[in-house]
Amino acid sequence: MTRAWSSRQHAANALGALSLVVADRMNAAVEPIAALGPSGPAALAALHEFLDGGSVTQLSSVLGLTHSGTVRLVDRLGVEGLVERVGAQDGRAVSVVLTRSGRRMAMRILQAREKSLSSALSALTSDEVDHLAAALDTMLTTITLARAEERSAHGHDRQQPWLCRLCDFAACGRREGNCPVNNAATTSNQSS
Amino acid sequence: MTRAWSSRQHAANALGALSLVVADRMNAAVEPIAALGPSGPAALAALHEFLDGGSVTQLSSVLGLTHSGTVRLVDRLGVEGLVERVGAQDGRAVSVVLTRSGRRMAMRILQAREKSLSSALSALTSDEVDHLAAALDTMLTTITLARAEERSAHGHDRQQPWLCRLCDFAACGRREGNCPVNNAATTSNQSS
DNA sequence: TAGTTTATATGTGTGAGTCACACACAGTCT
DNA sequence: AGACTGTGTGTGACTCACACATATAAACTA
Repeated sequence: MTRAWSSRQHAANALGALSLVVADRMNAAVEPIAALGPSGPAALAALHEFLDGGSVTQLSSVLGLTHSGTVRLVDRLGVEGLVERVGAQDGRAVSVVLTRSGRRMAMRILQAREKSLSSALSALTSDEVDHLAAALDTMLTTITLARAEERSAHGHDRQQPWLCRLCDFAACGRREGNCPVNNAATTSNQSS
Repeated sequence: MTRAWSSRQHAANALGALSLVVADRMNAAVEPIAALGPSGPAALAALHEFLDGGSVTQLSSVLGLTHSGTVRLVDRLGVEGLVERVGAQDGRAVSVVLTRSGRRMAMRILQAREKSLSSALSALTSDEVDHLAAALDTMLTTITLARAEERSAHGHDRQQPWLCRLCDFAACGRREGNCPVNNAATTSNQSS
């Protein structure tokens, strides 16, 4: 009993350590590709994956930034020639659209992310990877549900950044219904 | 073959997503405890766990900050009454020491971290947790070795923040030799 | 005693945010 | 049609946690 508890504790601690390093390394791999701020890569990835032509507001809620912060970010991206603002059907809205080089950079970002991630898995056998993937999916489901609960409980005062920022939708298998986050979110409530 | 590849890719993507959320949630759980900056909690945890009475320089290398940045951080912590500067034997050095309330806050931080982490594991069975822990340890070993290599290759120009910041040494089992990071670091080279 | 190294501290600047506000357009209600 | 409210974007002023360059002080070296 006490044995099981301490083993869970060790797992929790290792999970914390690993998450921190992996996230650090991901950001470190991804940030210097462009000299944008911390949320720059996430913005490009989001636009590339599913938000191309989206509004500034949509982008802000994906990134967990203020609206004005997102405006500044889009300004920076625009100066670098990575995105363009084009008028939307809605007269007040603005469509943020990736340029050619913006899209190329987004792909480079996803590629760098994938490289940094798969290097962490390199020492695992196929079986171990499969077990790990199952556990990761379970945890992602747990967390997605917990977030949905927090959001409805705590009111919307606390703005949560998007869970899947930087995700590669092809790899996650969203189309095929293999994305645990998407599944948990849709069965429980709405989009994450 | 292509099957195995795509499964590895899915695992990598899920690992990225999970790491990001877990790290986010950890920081979110830990930051509001004190109104310190991003590196405040890590500083307190490090001091509490193994660096009490350490110098500003040591702290700076643990946190991956500049020296001056660390000086300002210690200033902030001092104003809040969480740490004190006392003179060391070495006349130019300064010993950064936790106060009573600083130590209490460090413990609250570790506690909040543990809570946020173990909630992610809640849906896993004991067996799954054990398998997961093994995989996590393997990955931590891989990454630790990779970091050591990068460091010796790339020169010391790139300052790496400490891998185990926010770790709970009791939970990780460093004393008993169960900490993969410590083991990998010591067998390969030096401290992480 | 002078010169170098190591450690801390300070002045100045910057980049990415926030907050408060202003403006533009859209849909609705008399 | 005109007024009212909600939604979306942009701007000015400010904050805050850093980095960079430099100053100062103590310790080692010769």
